[in-house]
Order: sequence, then structure tokens, then C-alpha cells
Amino acid sequence: MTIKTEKNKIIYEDDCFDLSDTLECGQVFRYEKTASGYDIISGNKFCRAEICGRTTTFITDDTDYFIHYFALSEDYKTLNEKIIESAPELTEAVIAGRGIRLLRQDPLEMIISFIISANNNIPRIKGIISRICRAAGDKHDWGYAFPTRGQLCGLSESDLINLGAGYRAAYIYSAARSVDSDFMSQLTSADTMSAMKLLLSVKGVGKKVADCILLFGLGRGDTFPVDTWMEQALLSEMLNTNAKIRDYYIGKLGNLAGLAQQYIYHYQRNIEGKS
DNA sequence: ATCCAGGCAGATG
DNA sequence: CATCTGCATGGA
Repeated sequence: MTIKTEKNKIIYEDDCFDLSDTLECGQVFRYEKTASGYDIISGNKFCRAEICGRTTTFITDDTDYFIHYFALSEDYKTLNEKIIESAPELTEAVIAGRGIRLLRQDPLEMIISFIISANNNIPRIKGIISRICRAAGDKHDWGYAFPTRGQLCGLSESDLINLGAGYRAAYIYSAARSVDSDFMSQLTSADTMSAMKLLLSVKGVGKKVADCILLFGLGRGDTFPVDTWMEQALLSEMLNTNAKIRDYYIGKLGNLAGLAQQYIYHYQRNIEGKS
């Protein structure tokens, strides 16, 4: 692993880092492919990434933010070895997805984004989020920031319907009003179990969406979102419900379960059944 | 046209 | 507690 930080630039290379796999595995919705890499927005931060061979160059005003966001200082090689040690049956999936990083995203952005994700497809999820940002977020020269809670509360339910949110408009409207600063501070300080219960009190947030928020927005590795892809990959005679799948892998992998889940998801979507 | 997409809420056995 | 149904929208 090599990392060089300049004023507005991070030059990075690691065997266990692949920006494309990291962005395209369903954990993040605010990115666009460019000719030479990707443009990424997180909260009110922007980053342009250029990929050249194994080296990725990030150009941004806030290098510290994106070093943390992409977990560039973390030793994923060791994490991956630990997963394989605890769950050898996942070896192939880990190797195939070893470039994926769990992004450290903003909790509010994750709550709203994954409410929208329910019974939806990724291109449309991206579109709805993008239009919400355009309608309510701060304008910058690179585009629109994700709205603050206050800005979200400025959108009426019919505004949200007009932005294409469909029946989720009511959930977003309600959720924006639920997640006040008191809620958010409880959420970030609670243990994973209690945080899950808090999230389930938000309209439009069920177990799967809550797991995604915990994993992608609150850095909780001891979660295991089970969606339709995971069902395809893991349902069996013994693990015949989503809850059993979830408990089995969290029990086996602890706070590495969430990362393993990303590898399985990636493998199921991109590798299994192809080539 | 019909089905599906990183499920959820509400109602019913 | 487990299972069933309706759901906005747009692309395949």
C-alpha cells in the first residue's frame, strides 16, 4: 500500500482497493462515471477520482474527509484474511471482491437513501436522490450537496412525489421529521442492537434498511443486510429465513460480517452465473 | 402488456 | 410469531 497526500490530492495504491467495485456494489448512490474515473459526492463534499492502472488519484478540497470516507488507511488485507480464516467457504467471494471498501458515509444521507432503496432499482434510486439534492441541497460549482435535515423538512410530501419518490414520499417526509439532533446523537452513541431499535422506529425503515444504515452510515460491522441477492446466494435448508442467515453470519464473523456481506453481494451480482 | 427492482407497513391467521 | 398483500415508478 502506498499513499501520498498533497494539498488537494491523494495518490493511492493498494492490492485491496478497487474504486469501481467499491462504488458499484450498492452501498452508495451519489457517484458518476467519467472518462477517466468517477466523480463522487458525499454530504457536502466533492471528490474527483482518476484511475490509472492500479493507482487512483483523488482530487478534492478535503483530503482528510475522503481518506476517512474511503478507509484508505485501513489494512483490508488483514481483514480479508480474517474473514477467510473464519469462513473458508467465502474464499472465492472475498478474492473476487477484495478491492471493495466499506465507505464511511453520512448517517442522515444513508437513512434517506436506503428508505428510497426499498423495492426499487439502483438507477432509479440514484435518480430520485439526485433530484432531491437538486431540489433542496446547497448548490456548489461541482453540483448539489445532500440536503441537511432542515432543508429536507422544507420539502412537502407532494414535492417528494414530484421528484419521483412514489409511495416512499410519505416515509421520507416522516423520517425527516423524526431524525432530529437528539435522535441522531442517541443513534451514534448507542450499541448496535439499540441503534437498530431506534432505526426501526423510523417510518420506512425495516430490518434490511436499518442494517444498511448501520453498516454504511454508522460503521457497524456487526450487521448483515439480507436482500433479494443475498437470499439467492444463501437461502438453504438450514438457513431458511433472512433472520437465520443474518444471525448465522454475525455469529460467525462478528464485526467482519458486514464486510463479508458486501463480498457475497458483489459475487452474487457480478460473478455467479457469468463467464 | 407484465414483471421486477438492495422491502416495508399494515392486516390477517 | 409467521405469512400475505398492496404499493409508485420506470425500464426491460
